[in-house]
Amino acid sequence: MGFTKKHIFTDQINTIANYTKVIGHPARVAIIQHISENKDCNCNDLVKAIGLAQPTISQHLAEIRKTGLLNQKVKGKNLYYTINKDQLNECRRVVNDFFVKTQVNCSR
Amino acid sequence: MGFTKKHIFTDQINTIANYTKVIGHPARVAIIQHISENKDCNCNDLVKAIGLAQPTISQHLAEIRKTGLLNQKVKGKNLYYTINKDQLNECRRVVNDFFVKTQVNCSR
DNA sequence: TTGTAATATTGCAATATCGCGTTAATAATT
DNA sequence: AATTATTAACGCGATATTGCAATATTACAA
Repeated sequence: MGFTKKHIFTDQINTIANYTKVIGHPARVAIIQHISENKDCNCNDLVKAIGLAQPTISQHLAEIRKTGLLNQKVKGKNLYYTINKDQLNECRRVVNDFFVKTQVNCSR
Repeated sequence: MGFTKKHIFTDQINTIANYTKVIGHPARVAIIQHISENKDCNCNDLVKAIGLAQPTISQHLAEIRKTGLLNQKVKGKNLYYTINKDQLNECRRVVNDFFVKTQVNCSR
């Protein structure tokens, strides 16, 4: 095989897994943190701050973008990233719901 | 390359990524949910409930176990799994801290 | 228009992951 | 002891991911 059998799971479960998978790599955690901590953060800043090559950072950015967690602002020839707060909040809600539900079930 | 360069990240970041990575697969989400919902849940129950082969379920269980999220209870020839509530709480705390910190940073 | 800076894309090698058939290990049952 | 049930471990093919060098693209600047 090699591929994940997503079709056998509910949408709810796949949504949880999709969100957590993005945060499931240290580079992407670092990227999200760095963007949230620094105003006017672009790809180059991330390359310098994190220490991975530019194509690698760019690729991780694309992965994060897929989940809607990033906003882009073009200013001159620079592309500044910010966190999409609404989507981050939605992500947090989904993940937190998973924890709450699991914990409630455990205590019955 | 092919491997994750964990050494260039802080322990804090790696811890976040380790926890979320485990939840970053729908089978593992489903396993955790099913164990939390059903008392006396063993490997076979999960195989039936989820629809993946026994070795696959067993492998995912091992992944989840690595993070300390599972307890095992041997009862006769059966091996019953339960969620380690303390560790689940710790996991929730780590992930939630990440969200809180990111959100706070965004709002400055 | 030529150069330069910033970023995305492509293509690749190395490694990891996913899922499963098979086998091994363990313990209860007969 | 032989059988059965349960689960872990092994080994594999297929696919995905990680990271990077090289290249393309885009937009400004000189």
